[in-house]
Amino acid sequence: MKNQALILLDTVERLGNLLRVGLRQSGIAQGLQPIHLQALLYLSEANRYSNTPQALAEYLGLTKGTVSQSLLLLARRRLIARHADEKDGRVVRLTLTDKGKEVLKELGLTNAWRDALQAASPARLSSATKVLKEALATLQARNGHRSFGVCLTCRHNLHIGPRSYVCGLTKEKLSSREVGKICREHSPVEENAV
Amino acid sequence: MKNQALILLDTVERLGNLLRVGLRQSGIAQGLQPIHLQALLYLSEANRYSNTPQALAEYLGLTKGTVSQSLLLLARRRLIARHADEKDGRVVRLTLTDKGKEVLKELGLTNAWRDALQAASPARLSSATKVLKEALATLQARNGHRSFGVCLTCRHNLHIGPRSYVCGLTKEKLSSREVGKICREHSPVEENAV
DNA sequence: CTCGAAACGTATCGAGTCGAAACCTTAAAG
DNA sequence: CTTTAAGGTTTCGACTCGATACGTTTCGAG
Repeated sequence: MKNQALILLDTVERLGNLLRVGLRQSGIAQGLQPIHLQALLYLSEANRYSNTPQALAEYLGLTKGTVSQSLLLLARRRLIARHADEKDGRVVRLTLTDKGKEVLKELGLTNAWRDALQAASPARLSSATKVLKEALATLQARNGHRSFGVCLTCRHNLHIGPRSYVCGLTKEKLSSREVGKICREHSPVEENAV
Repeated sequence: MKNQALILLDTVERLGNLLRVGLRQSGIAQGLQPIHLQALLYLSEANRYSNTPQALAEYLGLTKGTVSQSLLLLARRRLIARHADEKDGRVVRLTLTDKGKEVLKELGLTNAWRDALQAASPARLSSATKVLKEALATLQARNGHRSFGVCLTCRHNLHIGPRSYVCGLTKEKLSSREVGKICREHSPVEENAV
């Protein structure tokens, strides 16, 4: 009999594969590969500290050279824009163009998933999410990967008042919209209690 | 605030991506791509109805032409063997060579996952698995994909005695070892009751 | 029995991914 | 001011991947 953890692994691998195939299928109309859609999705969620080629490479687990190639294509298609950073001449800031946002919206990548889970109760979804997040955090830590969570779950984030936040790392104020975005410097809060 | 289902989707996508990156990392020493390891893993689990290029293509969600290329490489490296089917001259049977089995064993692909989940209780793992399997089945059905489950969970499988099984589709006897393998013709049993 | 359609597999082509390595520019450190 | 490091780009070769065309074998209809 197979270990319970391995059955879950099989299921997650299968789902991951299916999602990737779905991504490929979705991108065909636009002539985009899965990695391109993943990059667009990331940039639509990345905060101002994390919208760079290097951060994207870390997020995707690829080398910077590889990512540079894919970004070249996205820029050629006018789906993203590149701007030099004002303070640091080495870094490039990546933003979605209106066309890029439009493409993401039209694809509606989450519809099928939402439908597939509409029968499940929120409590069970929440429980499953918790298990997987633990596994994810452990695997990321073990392999030296960053967690790329949102500021709201980051221990650097300081909630100094109603709708008023400050990042303890950069000492900068963050809007209530921005604390829901993904950050490269994210470090999860310790959760010793269950 | 984000939908609970979407948070789970994010987590699964992230995990799927991480597993893929891990697969890539694992294969580097052997000069193998993720898809090669996936093919080897599939063949190590496929039953006698499912060890063909066509079945593998359906399992991976790729075209047969693409899979044919990857199989060429695996055969060149002597990780798989191809044999013509005795009854049907069109089909090719794929089997892992001893070297292929050895490579899989040495990689130990499941160790990290097992460690990451050792703290979780079997009950919670089981609950999470159930949610994800429902989502997987729904997505597969919706996209016209096969489920590729094991005979033990297939409605064609007949348990006619202690350690004695027959596939209702092919009318052939199956060993108790074989009913734990993956089948292309798998069709899940109906589960109306929870 | 023969002809045609369907199924399984292979070969070829072009666009793109991907890591490795070399390289450039800017920033930081001494 | 020199060295070192960091962010990005470029180039190279092996490989993926879909599309398409092709060859073989099987099966069914007349």
